[in-house]
Amino acid sequence: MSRYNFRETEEKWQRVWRERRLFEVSTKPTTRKYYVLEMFPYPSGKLHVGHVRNYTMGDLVARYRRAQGFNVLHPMGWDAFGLPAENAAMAEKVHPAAWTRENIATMRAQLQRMGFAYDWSREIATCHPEYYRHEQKMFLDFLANGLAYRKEAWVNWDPVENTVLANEQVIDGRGWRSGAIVEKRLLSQWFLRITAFTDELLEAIQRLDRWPERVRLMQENWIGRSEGARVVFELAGRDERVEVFTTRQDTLFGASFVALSPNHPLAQKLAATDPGLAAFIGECNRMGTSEAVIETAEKRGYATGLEAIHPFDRQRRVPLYVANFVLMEYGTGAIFGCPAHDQRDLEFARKYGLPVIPVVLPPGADPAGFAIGDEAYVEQDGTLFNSSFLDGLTVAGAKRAAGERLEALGQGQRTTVFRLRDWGVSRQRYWGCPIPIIHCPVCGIVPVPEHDLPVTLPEDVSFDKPGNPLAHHPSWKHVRCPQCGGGAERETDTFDTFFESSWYFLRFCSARDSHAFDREAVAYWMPVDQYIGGVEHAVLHLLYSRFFTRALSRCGYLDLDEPFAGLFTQGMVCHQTYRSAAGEWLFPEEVERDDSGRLIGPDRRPVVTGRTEKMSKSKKNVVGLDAIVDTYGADTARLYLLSDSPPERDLEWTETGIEGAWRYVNRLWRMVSEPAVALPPPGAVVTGELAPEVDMLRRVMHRTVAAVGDDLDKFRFNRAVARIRELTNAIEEVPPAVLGTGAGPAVLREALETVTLLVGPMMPHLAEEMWQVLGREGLVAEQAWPVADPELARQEQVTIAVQVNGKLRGTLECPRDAEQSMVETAALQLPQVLRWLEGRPPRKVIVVPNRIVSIVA
RNA sequence: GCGGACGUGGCGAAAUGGUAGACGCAGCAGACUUAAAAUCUGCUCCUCAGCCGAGGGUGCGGGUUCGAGUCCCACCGUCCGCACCA
Repeated sequence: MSRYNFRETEEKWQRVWRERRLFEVSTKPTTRKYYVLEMFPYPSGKLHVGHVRNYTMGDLVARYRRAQGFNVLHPMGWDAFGLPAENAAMAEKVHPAAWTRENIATMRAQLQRMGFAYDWSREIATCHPEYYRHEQKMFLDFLANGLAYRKEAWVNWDPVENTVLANEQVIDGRGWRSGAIVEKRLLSQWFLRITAFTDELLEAIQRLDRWPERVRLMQENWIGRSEGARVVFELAGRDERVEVFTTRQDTLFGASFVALSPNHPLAQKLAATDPGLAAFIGECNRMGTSEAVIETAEKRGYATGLEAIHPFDRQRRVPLYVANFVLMEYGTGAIFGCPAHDQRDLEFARKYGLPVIPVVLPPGADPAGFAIGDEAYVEQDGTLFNSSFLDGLTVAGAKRAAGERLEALGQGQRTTVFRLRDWGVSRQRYWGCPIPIIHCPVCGIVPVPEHDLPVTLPEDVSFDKPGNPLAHHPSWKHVRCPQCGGGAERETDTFDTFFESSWYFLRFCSARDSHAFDREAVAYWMPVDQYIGGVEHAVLHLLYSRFFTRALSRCGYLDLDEPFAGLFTQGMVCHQTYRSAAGEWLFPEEVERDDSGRLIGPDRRPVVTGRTEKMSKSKKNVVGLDAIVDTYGADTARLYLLSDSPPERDLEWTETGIEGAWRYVNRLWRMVSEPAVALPPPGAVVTGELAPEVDMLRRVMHRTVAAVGDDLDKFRFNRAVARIRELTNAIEEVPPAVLGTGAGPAVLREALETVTLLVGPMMPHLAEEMWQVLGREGLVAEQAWPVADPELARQEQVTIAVQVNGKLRGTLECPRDAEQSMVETAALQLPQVLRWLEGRPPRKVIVVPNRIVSIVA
């Protein structure tokens, strides 16, 4: 019995595909296009099996759509800028560029060994100046169109590393690498005006009907629209006024304080003459930003001694505080506190002895007896009281009336605010795209002239000192001002790496163009028909890309708003974790079973098994891709990644699972290389009467074709695999004695060729080899997708279930679409049915054609 | 706290409101083999029963329906996202 030689086979067909440049595509305006894209990887080192699940899915889609006749664009590239390269530079003394280059070479080879149908002629790496020069130009165009600007912003500052940290780099209030407590600092940073598109970005989510519902929800929540009002509080005895934002203008008569964020300009101003306040603000800014800190932090305030005048009643005064729980980044950075109807305000009021005035009476409550205890009444259900002209109104009515009154008095206006903030793109990092700006002491901020682009990174940098290597490079930043010719300095910040990934999908449309992209190519290929990636990018990358596409359109690059028509978010690949007796993480291959079946580590001592978690280097629960491809081949790995779990759910990688996939690969191989009966030559036509078993096989085959197509369309890959396995089971269940007679061999050939075509997108190398062994010309990769004949897919004989009082009592074999009355009569004569009816006539009989007969006794 | 998803055999799972457990993993028994591997065959939701069969079963409790894993209500649990958002 021959075993499938995947090593030779996979190399052979990869060579054939490459030599024929099969997957290199060009724009063909007359052909239907299909753009499949998997989120491009960061070249972090070596791939493990968990990394390739989404590429396997993308490749399946690409090959399936090709077979359906689409002109398919399926490119691959590298999101090549980022921190790990700098960390490696520090730890291993390698240059980030060299480290990145080597990783790309390794990972490219790994992807090629998997046999993915990429158009490698379009490969890009974002760290290449030929890529990032275009985004420097884009940035300058954004600047000219008011979509990029510089402002002071509060950032997470790591005082040891001298750099800004992204929110996700702050863990428990400390820098993720230095361990230093992160501070809030005011810094000048570049921002992209994503908020110019807030309404559009929010509204267009509704039309992204091929996106997962939860991603759309996450984006909606992130943009976070809330309707309310800005309300002006004048300060007694001073010229200043405080503007607050509220969604509860209806509760203004319950106001008992006004609070400013510690970073509010007025708070800063007051602190200049109030050392106590200055100290309080300093404390607030040193407080961490992590969830844990926030959750445990107690609400604290500092009474400024000033008083705010109530906008509806100039006689009423409320104290002005600076409070640690008021965010500068949201609304106006100031709030009014209504303790009766907001839990935070209530805690604050109790702590500082402020009055709690209920103004919304819950339905059915007694106005005389209603009081607030430990819990604020936050439901927006009830009627207003204690509220002058708002008394008796509903919450909604009071919001409207209060808003109108504020506007009439000039004390505020109704407005909508969003949680979404502009995108800060400055990073104090070396391994990123330089921001093409020159700071001139005379002319100020001067864009680098277009003919001087790209601004490239200097190669001779040192990572010995903390902070940004670009900033302490001896010469790089010193330049002449393009405007006045005087001495000036380059901007030493680089872009956030989300900048590169916000337009790479456009670059793929014409990857070698001297412009960022060719308009016609983009018009042809975009939008991406099917985008595939992890849900961890549900907000940031996907939102930035949606914004970028709009911003580029506004700057005249494009005529497009949504880049991704279809999105699929795949689940993670998980694996059991192991620790040695000493508590160290162990790689799965370090764990083995001893004679008594216990799991033991390299030290021969028992291993502690932990929970099954996402594969990650830190926990060592990774299975290397090379090892799997060496042992089982790419097709086996691909099959396993597609077959065991629904694609959107997590997949648990197990040794037995991959073994099972390997068995099936060999089974398929044996079916075609040693067929049960001798096959007729290719092209044999099925004619004449078929034996019932053979006829059945043919019908199963057509049904399988229909079902697999449907499953692939709907991303139910695990089901598609199960269907194909059912078909192979059906083939093997026909006794050879029957299969060898009449048209049997021709039907077998038909079935084997069909299986070959169906597994083509999943196991492309095996499919090519099967095709060849079956004596067929050409490549599976060039064959059309099989089409089911509805006549032949139809079931002629159906099994109908018979229920009595809702319980299954028997089944009935009937011809398809049999007369209902006949089915009913037959059902009522079943012995089991007669027994349950006990001679009485049925009260009711329901016949669902071809499905079920339900009898009510 | 807010928002969302999910809960089915020993395990991964499948099931347009219509025979729950397809397909696979694991296990058991058998065949082939000197033996092992590979391969093949059969069995495997639970309880009672020699067999025929009967009863129960999709996290828990109700409801709608001839019929509910699927729809509705309430609860329990797990996971994910956001979160001092005014």
